[in-house]
Amino acid sequence: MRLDKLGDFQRTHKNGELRLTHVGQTVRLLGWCKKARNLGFLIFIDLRDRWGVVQLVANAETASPELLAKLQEVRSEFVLGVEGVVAEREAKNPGMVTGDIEIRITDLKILNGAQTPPIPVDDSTQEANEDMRLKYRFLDLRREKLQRNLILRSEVANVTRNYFRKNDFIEFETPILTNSSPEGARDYLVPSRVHPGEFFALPQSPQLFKQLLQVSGFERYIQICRCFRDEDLRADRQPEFTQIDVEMSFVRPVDVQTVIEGLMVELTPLIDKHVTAPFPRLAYRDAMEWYGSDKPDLRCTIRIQDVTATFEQSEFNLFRAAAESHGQRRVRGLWFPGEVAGSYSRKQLDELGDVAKHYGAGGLPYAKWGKDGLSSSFKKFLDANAEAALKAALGAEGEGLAVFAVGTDEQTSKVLGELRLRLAKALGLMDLTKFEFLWVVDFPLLEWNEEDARFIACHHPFTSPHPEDLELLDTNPAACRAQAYDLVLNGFEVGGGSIRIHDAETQSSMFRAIGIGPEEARAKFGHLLDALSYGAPPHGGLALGLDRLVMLLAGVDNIREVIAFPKTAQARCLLTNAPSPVTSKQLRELRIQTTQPQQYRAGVMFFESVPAELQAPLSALRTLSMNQATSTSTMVLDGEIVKVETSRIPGPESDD
RNA sequence: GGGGUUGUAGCUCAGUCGGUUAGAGUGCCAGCCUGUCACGCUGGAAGUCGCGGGUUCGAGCCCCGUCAGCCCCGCCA
Repeated sequence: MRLDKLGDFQRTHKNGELRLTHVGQTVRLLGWCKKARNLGFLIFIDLRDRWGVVQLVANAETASPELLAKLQEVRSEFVLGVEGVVAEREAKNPGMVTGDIEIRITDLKILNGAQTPPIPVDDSTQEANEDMRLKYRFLDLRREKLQRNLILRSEVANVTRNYFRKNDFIEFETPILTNSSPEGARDYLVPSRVHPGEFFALPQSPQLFKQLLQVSGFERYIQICRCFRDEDLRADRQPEFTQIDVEMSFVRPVDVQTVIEGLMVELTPLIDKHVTAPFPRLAYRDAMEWYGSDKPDLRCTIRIQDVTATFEQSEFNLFRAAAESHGQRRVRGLWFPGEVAGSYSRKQLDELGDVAKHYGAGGLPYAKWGKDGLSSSFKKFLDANAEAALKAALGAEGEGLAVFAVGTDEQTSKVLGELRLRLAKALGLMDLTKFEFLWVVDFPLLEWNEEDARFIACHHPFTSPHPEDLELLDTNPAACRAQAYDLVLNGFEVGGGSIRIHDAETQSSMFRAIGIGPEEARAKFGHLLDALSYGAPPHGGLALGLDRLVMLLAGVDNIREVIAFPKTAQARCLLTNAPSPVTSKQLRELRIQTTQPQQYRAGVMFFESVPAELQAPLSALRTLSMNQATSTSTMVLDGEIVKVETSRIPGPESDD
């Protein structure tokens, strides 16, 4: 196939913008063949570009033989340049933005051909499996759905930059090659060639730098920055992700929150939603008590109820034991009203029980009020009085289903927090079109870590204690609240931040509380402690997860749908095959040895006569030292004397 | 680190109790077709049943191992 040159050919219009008003105009268009429909004497081509799709048409009776020959060659995803005249269609397509018109082709350039795509590029057919989509991401990204998501992402970034600029923020870039931090997630490390044995770490966030910029007096900082965490992935987590990172001087939590609320008010119109500020505030303790989660989905209004007291006199040992535990363990429950809930089948309840077990419960006690009255896994312990008391404690009326969990607050919150959402979704008790923002505030400052037998920072070690709880830091660390706040949207944590510690003394006592000694603190955070001692202003900030935010705005349930080139759940890029082995030369320069087992290839040569030296079978491998590519030895194999030649199998691109 | 699930034609999937030549839709190729837009009609090509081992007279199906995708728990200041 002969390709045409682009030459000076340029488009006069975008494909998606042509309308009846353009009829009669000669236009030049560029794009990809979305679909060619050859009806014999009539040929239609749907031409796609970034802005839309328009139909091209040619008639065999009027078109030149050269043009017809070219049109016969066009296949899906060919790159075309077209000259033609805009005409009103005989048969209009109301399902298409440009459906009133078509382009009568006068000239066609085939700028490039295309192999048959291995995955459908069309949104109308079922999409391919995700490994295929990731391997051929450049084709997958041609689909309207993904183009829409990524264009939305671009819009969100733009609105964000404009918003912060309008509010007098300064945009910074902070280092990608920085120091490993002892707290928090696992770091991605980068070896230093110049300093053998030493490593940079990729930033988990620009936390320290944005604080230092406050010490420098910039007062209002913004960065849309890439962050890296080497932890296992989820549908809403990638090893590298983007934060909208914000820091401000001389602020209270409400000041930071107000700025962020203003941004959300400007972002939601991008998807024709509107939210009003201020957003509700919910204390961490209440969030856990009512919703069993520190990121409650308020699209469901059902709350967890404490029904422990109802079982104080009960014959039901499991529940009564909790009632007698002086608050160590409690019985908590959820009430789902309605006929559908009240007629939940045994099978459905069994499935729910499996879910409860998955989240650490022993089983799922339930009470169901349906057409035939009460049915419950502990019915024999429920006389009429106990039943009435239970209904009152749950706030239950009419038909419906109640499920229970017993145990520590941590255990019951986990189970009921999950069941609340599952059942509400299954029973249609949630308005999924809503956007429910809220702030979860007053997080604990520290939490006890069993593994290390010490307290660790819930948020990060630079978070300021709540002013009312300052003295608790030394006396009762677990009870000390933090000036930390999370922005939650529809059950997702889309951002989190805090007021920071701004004096060296408080920062030192914080390090002390989490078991970082003075030497380690000096070694790891000396620059921060120094900075705090040179007139650091009170400051605080927040970071928003851009990927998650765009995911929710785009209405998709996976972060990969809003990232151009995402990684798999095993943190691998199927497009580039990263990560991959490097040459031994590269490793030598970095003074790095791997403990990965080396692979060897062994060849065997049979002798006709007995050689002088006989060695143990493994000597060939043993003598294969660092700098040798091959080694030979002799051995006895099935009574015969053989020569074994062993060679190390090099990694790809090895220069050894 | 653990659990669940998936892997069969380019793609999406079906494949019964272990039994003849592994099917469908779509895509692709060819021919026909003057108003299609998921074009239509006719015909055709197309398979390492993820990979390796085992059981069996016989394995897409059963067993063991392994690789990869997805989801979840742990983890993610």
